[in-house]
Amino acid sequence: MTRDRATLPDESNVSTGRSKPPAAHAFVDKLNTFAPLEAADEERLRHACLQVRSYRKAQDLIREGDQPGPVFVILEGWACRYKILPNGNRQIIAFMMPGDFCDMHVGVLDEMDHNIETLTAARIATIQRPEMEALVEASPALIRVFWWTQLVEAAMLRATIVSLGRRNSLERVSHLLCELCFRLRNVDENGFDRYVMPFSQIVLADAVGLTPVHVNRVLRKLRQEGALELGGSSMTICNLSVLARIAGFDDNYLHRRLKS
Amino acid sequence: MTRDRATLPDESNVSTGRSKPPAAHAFVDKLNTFAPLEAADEERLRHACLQVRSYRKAQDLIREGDQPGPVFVILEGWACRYKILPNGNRQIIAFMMPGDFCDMHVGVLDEMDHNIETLTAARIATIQRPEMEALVEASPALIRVFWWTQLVEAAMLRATIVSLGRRNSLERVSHLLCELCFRLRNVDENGFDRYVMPFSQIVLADAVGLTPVHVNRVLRKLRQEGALELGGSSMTICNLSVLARIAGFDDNYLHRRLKS
DNA sequence: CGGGTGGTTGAATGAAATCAACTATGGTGG
DNA sequence: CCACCATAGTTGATTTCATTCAACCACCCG
Repeated sequence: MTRDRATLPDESNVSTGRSKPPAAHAFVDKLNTFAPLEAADEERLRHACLQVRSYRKAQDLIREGDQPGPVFVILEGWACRYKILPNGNRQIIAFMMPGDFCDMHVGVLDEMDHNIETLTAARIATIQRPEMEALVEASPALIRVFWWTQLVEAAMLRATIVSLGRRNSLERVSHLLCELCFRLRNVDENGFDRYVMPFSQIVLADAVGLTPVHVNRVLRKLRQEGALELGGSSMTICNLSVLARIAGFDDNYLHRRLKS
Repeated sequence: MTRDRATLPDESNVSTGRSKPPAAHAFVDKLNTFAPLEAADEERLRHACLQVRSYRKAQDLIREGDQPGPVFVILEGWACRYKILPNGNRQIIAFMMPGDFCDMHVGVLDEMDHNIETLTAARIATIQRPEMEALVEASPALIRVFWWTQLVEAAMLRATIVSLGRRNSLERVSHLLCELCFRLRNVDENGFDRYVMPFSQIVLADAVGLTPVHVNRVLRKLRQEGALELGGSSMTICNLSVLARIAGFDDNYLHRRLKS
């Protein structure tokens, strides 16, 4: 539960979900799934994401107290938002995967109130503030799309609150894994039967507010139910419907359709 | 923990925090605290909030599955967002008090993923979508202000996640009460020494993810510490610093200053 | 080969839930 | 006006779930 800040060598270069061609512009896929973008807007977006940086596993993107920086767009790999409590405990607040925009409008704030770090090796595009403003000025469709992104993010936070507040450990873990699987569908078109989660049980524990020991026991039970497989240092969901049943999962909050 | 949907007669017409003059436009106070608005914008805002409705206690404003409606601006009274789980448990996701805007941009979504209901009798202004768009078109300052509102709302959700995930019952209750007190400061200028919380222990329990019984015990302890007083059907925070110490409260996430 | 990290398991402990009374209060209807 | 009922708060006893503590394993990497 306590954690060290050292940036570890990236021993595992786990790729997301299932490997797909170059996957370089997952975010366009994602945005297209709910509101088709015109070619021009799509091009604008791609163009804005040309400045790419590679990160190792467990590297900070931004830390609490920092001035808000550019908008990040995850191209490959996973990251997470988290906070550390005075006693050293940490709580992971949200996961970010390919196709996710983050901190769309934090520019107006004085400083960050949480940290973001990579969970795997990652390639992440940065869009500077002025460029961002140019984007939204150029296209009302993009404004809508960005709003949608923000709103879904807020909805996921609310769902997390419900989980942490009122679900037991088994439901909690199941619900989180379900959400991650559903989100992978937005950007990963092949094979909806198996989803690999590129993080440790410790990370999972920090996300669901349990101890790693207990998460381990929960996972054992889920494995016995046939919901997932635990291979070495990663877990693979192989039966999403079992998971969904246990969690009582309803994907409405992911808002995969816009108002028609 | 299970709840009934009946709209009770509003026996208690508790007013917020401390009574203040007509309090009719708390939201302007609030927005002004962090980013002074020009007179013209202030007037635009006031004008947009002329359509006001009164609600009784425990009335729904909007329910899960509904089409997103207008933007709500709370003028008097409190409300909350919540979700009900299949087993009947409910989790309160956020509290809303005078000065709060809600659901700024939900217009783009297909349907609501949670409910909102009043916790006390309330007066609430509605701003229709077109009017909202006119507002942001008229003034860039208002856009900024609305973004700020959204960002702070998200930050509060994140803080809630941290609380539910990694704080024990005593810290959790204390942290929530702290947040509510600090938020009251934005809109309630007189007397920062006592804050009355206009909701039952049951409501508090649904917000912090505990049972009413246990919340009761926690409150007893807080009372013994001199942090609050339990009078009849409401509690009054009378020593915020004790509460803040117990919770390890840091108000940075409320972002009461904008980037200068 | 040794050390570090992550995973696994068992046993003891602890925090919060559950169950069950009982009180206080306010509202309602006779 | 009082009897009754519903809701909220309070307290104690018991149970359940998750934590803590303590090993131990497996693996990768230097």
